[in-house]
Amino acid sequence: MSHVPGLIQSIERSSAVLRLLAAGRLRVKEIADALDLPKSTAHSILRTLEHIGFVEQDTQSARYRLGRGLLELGDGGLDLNELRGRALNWADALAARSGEEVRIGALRDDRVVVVHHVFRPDDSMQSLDTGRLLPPHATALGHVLLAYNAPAVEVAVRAGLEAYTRRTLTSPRDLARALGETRNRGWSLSVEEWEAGRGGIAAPVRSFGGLVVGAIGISGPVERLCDTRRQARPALVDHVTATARAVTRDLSGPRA
Amino acid sequence: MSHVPGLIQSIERSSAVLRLLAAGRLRVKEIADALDLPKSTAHSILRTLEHIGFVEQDTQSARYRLGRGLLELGDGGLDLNELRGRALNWADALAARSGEEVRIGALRDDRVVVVHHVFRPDDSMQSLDTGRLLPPHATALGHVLLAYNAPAVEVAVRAGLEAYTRRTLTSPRDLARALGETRNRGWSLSVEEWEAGRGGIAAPVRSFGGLVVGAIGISGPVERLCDTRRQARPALVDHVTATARAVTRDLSGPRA
DNA sequence: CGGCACGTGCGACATTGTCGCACGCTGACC
DNA sequence: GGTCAGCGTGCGACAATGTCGCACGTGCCG
Repeated sequence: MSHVPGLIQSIERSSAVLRLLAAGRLRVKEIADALDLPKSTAHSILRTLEHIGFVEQDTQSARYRLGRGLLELGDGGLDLNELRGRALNWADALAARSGEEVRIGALRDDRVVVVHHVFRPDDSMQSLDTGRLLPPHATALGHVLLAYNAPAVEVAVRAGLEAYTRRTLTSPRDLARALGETRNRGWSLSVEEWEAGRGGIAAPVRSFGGLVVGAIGISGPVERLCDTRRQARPALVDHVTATARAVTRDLSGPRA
Repeated sequence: MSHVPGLIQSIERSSAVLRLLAAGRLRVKEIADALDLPKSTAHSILRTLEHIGFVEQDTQSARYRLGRGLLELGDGGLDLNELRGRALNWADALAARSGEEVRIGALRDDRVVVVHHVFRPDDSMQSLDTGRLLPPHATALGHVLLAYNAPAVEVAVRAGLEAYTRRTLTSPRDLARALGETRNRGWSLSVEEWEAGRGGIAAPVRSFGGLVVGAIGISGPVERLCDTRRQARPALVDHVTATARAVTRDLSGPRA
């Protein structure tokens, strides 16, 4: 079939599927016939579109229809409950392995909202942070979330980069450089930007297609997170990034 | 990156792009960074999404935003003016080569609307059909449009398959079989289903991803369209299908 | 006026999507 | 109630396809 080179065939086809489904509920065969595709190919496209929530399948008639994900494009996107649900188990394991407290965060408006919090194993003198709002520019979680979300950076900068300690990044340029490093490494390190003597290590949690929807990280005294040269301890970084990948896999896996 | 096998990567990625753009206008670089993709890949996805109308590019800032095509999923889709515009030149050439009158049609509600009409070269005693509504189940144009649009078939059947001649297909089963043949061949032949002594040959005009958006065909006396065994003359079929492919290519090409 | 960073395009490679085939299953017709 | 046709689904091999590195031209900022 005539196909314009330089354009991605499967995306064109999926848009055709969506336009077809806009007209009404259809069976796999009908879609395949309408687009002159083998059943397998049409089914593969439908499976993918279903996975990302753009189409849904009627459990009774086996017909496909447009999904809620299309409408949510105007809204927020993934809801936070799902993120928390998927991350629960992994967060406990991370706390056990790293020996530090664990937080899971997501971006809401211009703040980092803590959707889950696990205490440090051997220390019960901590306050539950779940639901609390943190400043994106001064925390490891925030750095990760900002690094993969350009509009949020603008908002944060316009809101003013408030200084909490001497090391808080208050200049837009410093912040941009830190976010660039974060992207390059795939994880963030924040040292005494929020509270003196404390720091954090965090990594991104991704959804379909690599979209960053949250962050997971540990926090604790600088001397436990870093070596004498203020570099993050590799073992801890590995634990954090491995956990983030695990949650990502979980999130991209079986649909709720 | 962790990627679930059996699902189509590029579609997942494009949905991530759309979700990102839902948050605000973004530059290519920002999207690439957010999804950890090379600029080229992000640009390729964006180019495709722009082509199908799901995203648009701000001519000034070069930023990308969500396009109107997403909203039009609820509407009709391609508007008929564009179809007519693209088909104009080709229709004249088809009339010249085939020596018959040419019609271009599209489906509106449960009827075939004639969006363009070219008279037969050597015969001026004809009425202009542009804008007229034809029955889908009794015309070559209609057969093509129904063959690739299952919901429309249901509607047509429910509306009742009115008989215009002795050969009109009035049984849902006969109609379904005729549509199946049409799909297999890629073109339709209608003989005396609408007017005695006359018939038509038509082929589908497709848009992005193979979606059928219209049909183009010729009509005339049966003895000129068919041989003695009432089979369509191959030369005429070639002219019609070649023209349909040309319009398809034109439609998938430069965006208005 | 120089330098940087961005959007864009091309080409080669290797990954990826496509397609043919087969399995169970449901529903219809006899 | 039995049989058969048609559907949705899944797997595997192949080749077409999407991806990625690189380079060009351009506009903005310094």
